[in-house]
Amino acid sequence: MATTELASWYSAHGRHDLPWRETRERWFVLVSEVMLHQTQVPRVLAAWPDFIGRFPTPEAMADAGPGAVIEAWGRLGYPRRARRLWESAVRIAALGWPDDLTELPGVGRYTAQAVLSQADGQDAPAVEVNVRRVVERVTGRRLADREAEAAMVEIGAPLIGRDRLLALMDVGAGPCRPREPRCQECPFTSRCATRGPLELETKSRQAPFEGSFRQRRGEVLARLRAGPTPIALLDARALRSLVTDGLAAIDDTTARLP
DNA sequence: AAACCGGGGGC
DNA sequence: GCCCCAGGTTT
Repeated sequence: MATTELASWYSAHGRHDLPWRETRERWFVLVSEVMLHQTQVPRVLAAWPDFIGRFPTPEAMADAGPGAVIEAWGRLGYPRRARRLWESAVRIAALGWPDDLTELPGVGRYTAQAVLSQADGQDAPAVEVNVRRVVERVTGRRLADREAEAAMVEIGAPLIGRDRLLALMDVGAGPCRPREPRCQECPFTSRCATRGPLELETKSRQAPFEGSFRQRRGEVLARLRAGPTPIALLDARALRSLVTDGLAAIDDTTARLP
């Protein structure tokens, strides 16, 4: 089996222009990984340099406070990520990095493995949506989490660790894209079980945004980013939800970032 | 297992 | 209009 096809494909077609791929510092990798959760690469590319420039270390972010981080997060979406990132920074600044990175808020199995493989040179398989799509199409069936990790190791060989993750990720974002894959350009085409999407491949669907509670939450947060606001002007339930998430603070009759 | 988060880009 | 995005947490 020509297993070196992935390596040569990655060398020629991988994304070698992403700034967070140039570092092996845990903090830089963690910030980029969190920012990339459910957020497309072009949007992170536009926001990451300024953000990491402002918070170049966990200490810098911890000292800045949650409101400054939420404000700097801007309109990237899922602002709970910003709050949890600040909480992680506080913990790292005070106690150092935990042995188990999933102890950090907002860090699950994928992110922990992604940081270890990219920053620490460990051979930890990290499966996100792109990798999962590739290995499920190549093997021809849906895979449980640990199965997908094992498949990632087999299919990615002889690449390991960081290169394996980035190469498979780029295959998933390129030729093995969700819709209308370009199998002729894929390094796995000769050994792929499906050469196309699996049946019922995408399973998650989100509720309509217009008129939703999410929309109201977003509007309240946008207002608070502009400055302290009288509570009476804000959607009460949305504001309460933001306070619960640590994204807003209330004193007397005014709401503001925490 | 499914819902939730919340903003945008591609087609 | 629908689908998707380098997920994690909560129910």
